[in-house]
Amino acid sequence: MNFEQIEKKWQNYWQEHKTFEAQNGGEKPPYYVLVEFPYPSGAGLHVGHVRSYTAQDAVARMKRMQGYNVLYPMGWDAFGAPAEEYAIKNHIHPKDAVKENIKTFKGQMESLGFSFDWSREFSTTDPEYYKWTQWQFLQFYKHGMAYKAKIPVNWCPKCKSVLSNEDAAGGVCERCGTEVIQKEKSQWMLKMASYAEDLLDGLKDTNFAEKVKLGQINWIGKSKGVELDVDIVCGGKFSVFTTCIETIYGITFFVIAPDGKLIQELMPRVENKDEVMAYIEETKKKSNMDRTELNKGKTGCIVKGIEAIHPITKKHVPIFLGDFVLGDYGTGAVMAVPSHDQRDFEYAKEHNLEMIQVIDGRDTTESAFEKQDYLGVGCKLINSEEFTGLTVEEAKEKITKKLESMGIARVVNNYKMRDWIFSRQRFWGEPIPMIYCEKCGWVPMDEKDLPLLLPDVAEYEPTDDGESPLSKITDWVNTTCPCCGAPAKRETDTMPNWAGSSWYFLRYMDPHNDKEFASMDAMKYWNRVDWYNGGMEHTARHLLYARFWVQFLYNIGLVPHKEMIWTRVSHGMVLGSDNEKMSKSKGNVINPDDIVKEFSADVLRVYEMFMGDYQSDAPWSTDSLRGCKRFIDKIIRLKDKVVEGDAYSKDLESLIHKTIKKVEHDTLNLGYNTAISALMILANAMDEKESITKEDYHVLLTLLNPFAPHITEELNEQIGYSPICESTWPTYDEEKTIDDEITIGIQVNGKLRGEVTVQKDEEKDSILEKALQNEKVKNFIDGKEIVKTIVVPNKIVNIVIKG
RNA sequence: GCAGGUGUGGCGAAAUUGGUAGACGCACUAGACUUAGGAUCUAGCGCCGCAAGGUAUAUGGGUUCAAGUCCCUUCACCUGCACCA
Repeated sequence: MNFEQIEKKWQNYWQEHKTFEAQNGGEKPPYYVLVEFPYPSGAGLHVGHVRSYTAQDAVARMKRMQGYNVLYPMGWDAFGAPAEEYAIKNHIHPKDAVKENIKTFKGQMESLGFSFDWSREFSTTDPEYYKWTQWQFLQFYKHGMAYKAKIPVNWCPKCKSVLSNEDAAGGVCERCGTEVIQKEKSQWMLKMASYAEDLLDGLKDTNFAEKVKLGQINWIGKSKGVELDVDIVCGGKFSVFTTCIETIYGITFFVIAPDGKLIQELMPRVENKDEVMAYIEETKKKSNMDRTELNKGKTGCIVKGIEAIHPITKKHVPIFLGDFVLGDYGTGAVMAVPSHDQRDFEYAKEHNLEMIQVIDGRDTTESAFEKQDYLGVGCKLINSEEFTGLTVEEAKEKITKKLESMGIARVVNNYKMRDWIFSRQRFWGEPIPMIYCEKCGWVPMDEKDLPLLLPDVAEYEPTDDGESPLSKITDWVNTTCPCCGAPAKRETDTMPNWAGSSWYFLRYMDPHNDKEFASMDAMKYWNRVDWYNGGMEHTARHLLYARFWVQFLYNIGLVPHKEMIWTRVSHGMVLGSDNEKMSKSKGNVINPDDIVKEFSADVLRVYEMFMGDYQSDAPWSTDSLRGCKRFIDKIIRLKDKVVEGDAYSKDLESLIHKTIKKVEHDTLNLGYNTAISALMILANAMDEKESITKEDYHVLLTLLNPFAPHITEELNEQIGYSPICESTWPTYDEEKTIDDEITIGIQVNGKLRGEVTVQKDEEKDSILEKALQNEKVKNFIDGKEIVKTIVVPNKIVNIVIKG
């Protein structure tokens, strides 16, 4: 067999017959299968891509055969830093690099026979596409959802580059090892935090996997609590957020964030300025993770000259700086109750501070007695004046009421999710279509002037001050104000990579529309994405950004549903054979091209589906791959056993019906590995026979076709059938999937001692009688007293004996 | 730190509602065929044991006639954490 030739032949057939092109409309019900579009890096297609594309391809191919109008599109998420860095290094335009990479990726995908509708292909870097990304940004702006704010960023003074937290891990630049500093920059923000409640609520209208929903919920991070005002001795006040107001009498100090606004406001009154300033500087070097890690000790310093007044007892309480309090979460200040919060406890130990236990239940000299331990178990308050003796739950409510009536506290929901920082100081992104005019301030571009194209230059040396490389291209920057016509300057920041990927699934529904990003008719026809697959690493952020983007479009009437994605599933990674993430440096990378060349596309596809649980990581094994090659070889050899016959062989009929049922069910429930194993079992059964009918063989090929589309089409053609891709999926008869005789186990005292063959749904008494006559069982029960018998028809017999 | 996930043979893994643990595949062992074998076929294959049998799903406990599955405990590993995509 010449696999390469067969693969080309059928790939050409599909292309010529436009087999996989979806039409907007028609009789068939629509079904939209989506897989995350890749970032076309220089490394080419990864075997991890092959795993998810094959899985979704199997679903798409099966659904087509089942009579659906299937949309299975593919495109390119091609803006971003790697392409830009590559371009700088090689003095070429990133668009040329991207073009090359897309060509490679597309060729690789075609060689694997994915049933993508290539007529809908686009890249986020196409001006026809990013025109609409820019247009949508303008809608955010016009609806008050975009604003500018000063935000600290990681800055490497040597590379003169803004770094991600990842690239700045450990406080040093990943590339050059220079110490990273925090630098304030004015950035565009999208008001995503204001959608927190809607994004939680919208999950009800989705069918996301439970763990995906949890990921979203945790990222949003809602917590209900109380915001409490605290007066400062000699004037002024600040607020703290707490979820444990019941511990208010246990406050012995307050901690405020070194990176927050509050300390800056208080600074003029601080007596130990040098110490405080030094601590703030020190904090700037640490990441949030370093700061909040529990076992690293609690650093900090006292703020001298300023004391707080306890809101109820009116006692004077000291104020400290501590880097475990974050400036951008809650109010940037916390009330410290060392007896009932472990972080406060450690801080108090470190700085020799007082502790007051206010909830009874256990000793607090060694560690804090925290809410997860005292809530819901009836613990009562102590040392809390009029609230002493109340349960924690009662106290929570009554203390809140009292503080509210005093006018110094409010019940609030707090969210971890912050507004979306939408600016990047990069060249290779969608330019933000805003213009700054000395007179008019920030003015949006006229929509009819979109797209705002990136300039066609080949040098983007980094700037000295962290501004976007675009800022140096003066021809491009200088423009006129759309409002007053005076000279003005363009925004030089670009959008994050997440922008283009937040709405691409809508564009596939209507990819060539030059009047709208997608017509309402097209979106109503496809309804929503039925099944979206991507990596686990995207289930929190990308999905949240995309849902926020869509909800906004819905609220301004531009999409038909608030949630445009119905089911979301996530796949595990394909690891190297050493069980490590594949990487060049580890030398464990498998190139799909090599596998296709040596083993064929179908073998690679089948192997990646068979390798393990789809949702878990799985290490690569070339040995296992060979096993799948043997399976395909066996399928080919089976053709020699084929004889005329347009019905299933009698002795295979039941197994065939069972297999149809299982493959269908498993393919729609992420059980690709067990679907393949069911097909192996069927092939083995056929292999044991002298001959099989054409119909036997045809159904095997059809069931395997979604996974191994080339070889199955070829063999199917050789026995004289018309192409599988144009035929219908076989149906099964439920009756025929049920066996008349079943072998069940017999247990004595819960241990398996024998087995017995019984009729389907046989009477309990009759089953028991047979079981008691079983020779092996007799050995165990003879002379013993039978205390109890349990017979579960079609399942098991258990005989309980004594003595 | 916070959040999520995982733990079953030598390996990848199966196991509707609790109901014969290890399907299917890999590796391995023995044999057949063969000029040859990363080909094919036959048999074996969790561990201990000649066998009868015992024992086994990370750890320890619990519920049950019956637990990989339900409840509690301890441990180990993996992933994400907002400018990588």
